[in-house]
Amino acid sequence: MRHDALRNYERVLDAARDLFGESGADACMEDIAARAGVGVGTVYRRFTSKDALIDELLRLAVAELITASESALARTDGSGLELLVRAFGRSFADHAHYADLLLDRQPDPGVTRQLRAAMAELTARAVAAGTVSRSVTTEDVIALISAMRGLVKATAKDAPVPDWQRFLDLHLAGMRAGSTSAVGVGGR
Amino acid sequence: MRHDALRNYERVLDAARDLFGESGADACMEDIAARAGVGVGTVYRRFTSKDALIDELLRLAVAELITASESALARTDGSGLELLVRAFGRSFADHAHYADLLLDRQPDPGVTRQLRAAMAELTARAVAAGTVSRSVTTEDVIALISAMRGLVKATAKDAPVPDWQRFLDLHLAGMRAGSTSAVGVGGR
DNA sequence: CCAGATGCGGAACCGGCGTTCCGGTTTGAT
DNA sequence: ATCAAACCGGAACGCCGGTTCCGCATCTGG
Repeated sequence: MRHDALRNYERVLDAARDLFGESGADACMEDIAARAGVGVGTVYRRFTSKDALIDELLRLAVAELITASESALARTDGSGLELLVRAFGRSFADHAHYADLLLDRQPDPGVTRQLRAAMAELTARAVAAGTVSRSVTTEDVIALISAMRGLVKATAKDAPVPDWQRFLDLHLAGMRAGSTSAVGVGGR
Repeated sequence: MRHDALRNYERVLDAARDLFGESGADACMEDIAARAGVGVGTVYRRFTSKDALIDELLRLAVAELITASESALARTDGSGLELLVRAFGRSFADHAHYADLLLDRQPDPGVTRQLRAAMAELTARAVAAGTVSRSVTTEDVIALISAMRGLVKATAKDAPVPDWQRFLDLHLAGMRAGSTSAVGVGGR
């Protein structure tokens, strides 16, 4: 791949992030190309289709999460879970403007399985370490992550402040308290 | 309005909910008309445009929430807040499949103000009644509602079970515990 | 500096969708 | 039963956006 080609490749990716963020999935290829300062033909040489372009954005975003899950697993005490959950929050915030687009497609099933397994392991460790209540399940953690997504999306428009952190603190308090207070115990 | 016209009006609304749920904003008017068992012309006689059709769906969904907020305000003890929050959860679940479509536009600002005011009042009452910790703000409640939206959306696809209720219980536990445990106190 | 390869731009094509329009049909009051 | 008003269906129009194609420009190894 030639040097200028690589340069354009990255410009297209950036432009796509911008425009998908502004207009959602309705952003059109011509506009993306224009924003990147190239012609549409150039975009199509790197990405088979509009779908492929979006898939690439998803792949890149998910790769960061994989990395985060690995460094969370490196911790042997119970703190890895919170680390990973915060990494999700940060990722959502980073890609807030166009995250819907990505979440509406499902990533590589292998990757999904890997992240899910990491969360299960980290949850088990957190429970064992007493960082969260015994009644907390992997599903609860997944629910929390999904919920943070909704929050970040809703506040991304008008609030530049990461409200999700306060929200997360509050929810974690609930997870800790769960052991003593009367939280519904039946999983699912 | 003739009787058959009213019948068709409602059929179109139902069909729109179905198709927007299946295909999102990409659902096309022709398909909606077909699902409703009418011609496109009929759809356009009732709704100026596709946008107007979506706006009507939004108006109807929000109307239910207004009603819920009123009956929540009717309670004089601190229980109204939880009631309203649960009403939001139920509404999201009811309209889960096409809720994105609605949330991406802003409803009548007057309505937004009314709901916000109701939440502020209910939060104040809940704090006064000790139902939630002193540190809980109206913003926290709004954040919770936004978060539930994300959760319902994520689970609507594969889980018919209302996971959001368990999630809500957990978060409410955190809100109650907030007074004693060290939850960040600075608002926003 | 040259040649071949690689990359580029944007006009043109095509399918799809929102919207309009009008001739025929249904309704319901008299 | 009759008629005017209201309503209906779906073909046709115009626009928009994804994708393709090909002649030209730009890079790089020798």
